[in-house]
Amino acid sequence: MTLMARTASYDRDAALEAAMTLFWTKGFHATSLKDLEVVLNMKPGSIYAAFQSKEALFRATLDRYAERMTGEMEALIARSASPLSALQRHLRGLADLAPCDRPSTACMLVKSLLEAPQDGELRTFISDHLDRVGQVIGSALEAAKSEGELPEHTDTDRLARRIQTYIFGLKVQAQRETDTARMRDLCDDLAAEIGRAAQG
Amino acid sequence: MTLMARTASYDRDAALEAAMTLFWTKGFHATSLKDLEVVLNMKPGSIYAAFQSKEALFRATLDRYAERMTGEMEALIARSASPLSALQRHLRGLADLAPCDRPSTACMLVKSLLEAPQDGELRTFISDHLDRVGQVIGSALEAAKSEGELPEHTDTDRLARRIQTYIFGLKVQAQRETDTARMRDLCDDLAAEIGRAAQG
DNA sequence: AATGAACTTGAGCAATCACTCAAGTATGCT
DNA sequence: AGCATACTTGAGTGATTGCTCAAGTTCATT
Repeated sequence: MTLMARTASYDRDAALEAAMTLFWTKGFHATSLKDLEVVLNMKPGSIYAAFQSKEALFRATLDRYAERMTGEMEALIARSASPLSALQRHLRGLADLAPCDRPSTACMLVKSLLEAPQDGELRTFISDHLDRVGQVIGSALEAAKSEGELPEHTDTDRLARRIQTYIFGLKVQAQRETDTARMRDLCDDLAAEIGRAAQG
Repeated sequence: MTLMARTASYDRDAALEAAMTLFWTKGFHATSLKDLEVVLNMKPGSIYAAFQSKEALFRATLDRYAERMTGEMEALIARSASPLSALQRHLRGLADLAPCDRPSTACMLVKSLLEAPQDGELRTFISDHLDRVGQVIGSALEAAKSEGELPEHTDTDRLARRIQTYIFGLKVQAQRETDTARMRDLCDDLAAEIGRAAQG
């Protein structure tokens, strides 16, 4: 029987959210512990007691980000009558990535992937998360196939990889494209590609 | 009349190349001056005499990278009979990005764009370089149009943006995709998209 | 040779980095 | 109330950061 003593004063969920926002905007290397102390409103000792290290905290925020991303995507698919049109809507939605409500229009996972050392363990950690996102897309395509939206011979894994590649590219473009009309056209073009895959 | 004295002992071109390789692989923040001292074989004083600061050196390597990238692309287009198929070949070539001869399969400009502060001047510096690459693609498409490879009504700027988005996405995928066959399929798929644009 | 401009050197600057730990404080349990 | 336990605190760790500069070295010119 453990003896509970002083209760933690910080809100773990809020802290992770704040850390995620910071890492997402500034990147891992450019984020200092001083920065984290401010947004977490915690002293270094507490930070290291709660999360084991800067990198461990970073990974926790990546977990959070990935879970949210897949969650939103799954919700969008579940909400929609057609899995295929849900994916198209997701692509078109990338045109509306407001720079205000989100910390960055870039994908935190992609950003982190490119920043992480090429051969490090962190790299595979991030890549695994991206795989999981890809699997969400893949299972949506499987559902689309069984609903007759896609031809029976469709290679859903391959198509999923293509769609994820579109998302990667679009989110990079969103980082620099200021013209919203052009961004919308671009998203529409790539969304249309998915529709074309439905034909054959 | 200036009086030349001691001649510089370092090879500026080789130094820039080495710095580019380092920045490209590790990224700006993860590259320390100690790292640069080693690969440039220069002491801090010389580095700061030759290049004004770490960031100035970084920018110089970005110039070098961008010039090389556009140069290679223009050469590929010039070498080819058809501008459109040159672009397709470029996309398919992304499947063969060997991790050995190049420092990174990722695009240094994209990597740097995502690492740079959102509102900083460096960001626009990098984005301008990416614009220039986009213009190379755009003028290739213009050439394709005047040669009858593309319909007269084709919006070449828009198509150029789409192709560049493909390149962005593919180079991110190349960072994590180990299966060469799947990577090849992916590149083929996106190259085929360009061909489809030629129809209508 | 002697001169002086151009370049190299490397010790060392203040600042910051990620991180630690002993001391202090608050809380649940008896 | 009093103890034990967990959590918070923040000054301080050594290492490293980007960068400077006075002293030394090399070379074209005289």
